[in-house]
Amino acid sequence: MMSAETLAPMVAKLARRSCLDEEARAHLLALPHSLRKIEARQHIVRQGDRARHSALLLDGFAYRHKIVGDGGRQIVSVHMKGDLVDLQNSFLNAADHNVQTLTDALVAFVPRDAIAALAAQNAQIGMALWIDTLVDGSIFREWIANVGRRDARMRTAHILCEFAVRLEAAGLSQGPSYGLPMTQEQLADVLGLTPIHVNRTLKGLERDGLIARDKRSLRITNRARLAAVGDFSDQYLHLEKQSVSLVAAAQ
Amino acid sequence: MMSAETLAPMVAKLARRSCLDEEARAHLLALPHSLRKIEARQHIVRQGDRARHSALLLDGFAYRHKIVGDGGRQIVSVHMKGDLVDLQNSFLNAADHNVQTLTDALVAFVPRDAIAALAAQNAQIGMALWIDTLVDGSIFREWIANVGRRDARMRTAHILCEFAVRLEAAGLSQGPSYGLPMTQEQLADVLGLTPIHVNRTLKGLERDGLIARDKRSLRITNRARLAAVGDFSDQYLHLEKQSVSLVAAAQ
DNA sequence: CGGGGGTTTGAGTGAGCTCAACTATCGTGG
DNA sequence: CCACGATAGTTGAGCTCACTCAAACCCCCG
Repeated sequence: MMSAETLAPMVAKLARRSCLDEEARAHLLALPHSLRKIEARQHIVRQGDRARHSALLLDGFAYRHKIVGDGGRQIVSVHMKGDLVDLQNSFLNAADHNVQTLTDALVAFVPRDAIAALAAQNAQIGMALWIDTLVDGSIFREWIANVGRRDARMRTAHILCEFAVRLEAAGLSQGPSYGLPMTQEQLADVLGLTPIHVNRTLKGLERDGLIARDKRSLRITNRARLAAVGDFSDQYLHLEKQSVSLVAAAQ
Repeated sequence: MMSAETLAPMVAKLARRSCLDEEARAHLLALPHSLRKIEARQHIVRQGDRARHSALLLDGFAYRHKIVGDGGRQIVSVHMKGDLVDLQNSFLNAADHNVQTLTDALVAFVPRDAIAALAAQNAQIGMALWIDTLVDGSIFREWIANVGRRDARMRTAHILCEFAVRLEAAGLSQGPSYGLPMTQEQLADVLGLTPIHVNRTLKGLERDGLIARDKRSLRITNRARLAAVGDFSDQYLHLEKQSVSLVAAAQ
């Protein structure tokens, strides 16, 4: 249940952006947790929950979404291996949105207080978690701009580029093709469009040779042009290592 | 330049959501900083900047925005007294968006490393800053849903409610009326609409007796109905005190 | 009293929506 | 192995919400 390496994907993700020495890594790997295999389409957190645990996604895909007054659903983020999917829901009093699996998934539930204690005690870990939250915010901002100010074609191209880059960064892409584990309806809820319009938009991108589709898997055939169409730059993903000095912190 | 109480609005804001004892408050107030008065419509941070300082808004209003490929602008957040307007831009390598004043403003620039050091050294402060970032994220998510899945009328009503609640929380509202220091064009860039449509939408809300307008000041005449129209609940603002236990942290 | 930023109004257009039907794919049980 | 149902994707036709373009209008300020 708690083998030494279970949480490795999460550590790997944090270590991509922040400096974590051996001690910090060991502490993270030693976090108490319970593992659960969760089937596709199941809820991990429901809006209003007062969770005492944070969910870490160790394998599979998940997404977070909100339901608005007239029944519409908006997906606000999509998560993959290694992601901390609901720090916010456990550190803020009540969950302000839902978290649900997209595919079968392996999830570790870590007591919130254990994370808080570790962050307080080890500056590298505190900073790494904070930076992870900041990057989350950066992606949210890009999505606001995407949904607010780009038309359907740009918007779709943009999100496809984002997924491609993030899958690569997470070491999940096998070549240029990736199986996006999402239905067109779910993609529509990411993009703030209707599934019908997403369908037509994807066909448009395919007709123009930017992507190829086969059943439910999708391949980007012209990355540069897709990025141009989608006004995509990976800057907002902050993939490189961040250079916050913690030397001063040791004062 | 660095009187003991200059940074008080920021401390007040953090203390609204997190527990800060006297020591923590004193540390925060003692942060080194330089003050600048900045006129309306001036940039505080430009996309791409590599800032070594974080901006704290001590007085006035500011907003963050992104420019998309075809020239459109999307405002991703609006800030008021006490807000930490660009932690992200200074802790992540390069600014992924712009920060600009809406009105004349008083801004304190605090060296990033001083904040990092303080967060590392004092667990309450580290947690308070992290929670502030998490709440930021929560608001971003709501905006994604707002822009993605609500029509113009709901969307506008929703944002007007958010502003009213946040102004109150910041102690800035004098009665039920508030002067929104924003042009309809800026509001349009918040909402992902055109200024013309914002104008018509506001008139619609006014006609229905939900708001009243006089010149550039705006008054909510029926808060309950406006909230209903805008599908607004203040849950996502997480205004109450968060209850993360740091006792364990002292272990 | 003239100019400029912001607001208001009108008329026509179009991107993306709704409704509805049809097709393809896949898993399951007979 | 086929029939069936369920889920997802595709296509067409018509509509509407929000956009564009264009022209006042208003108010503040110099």
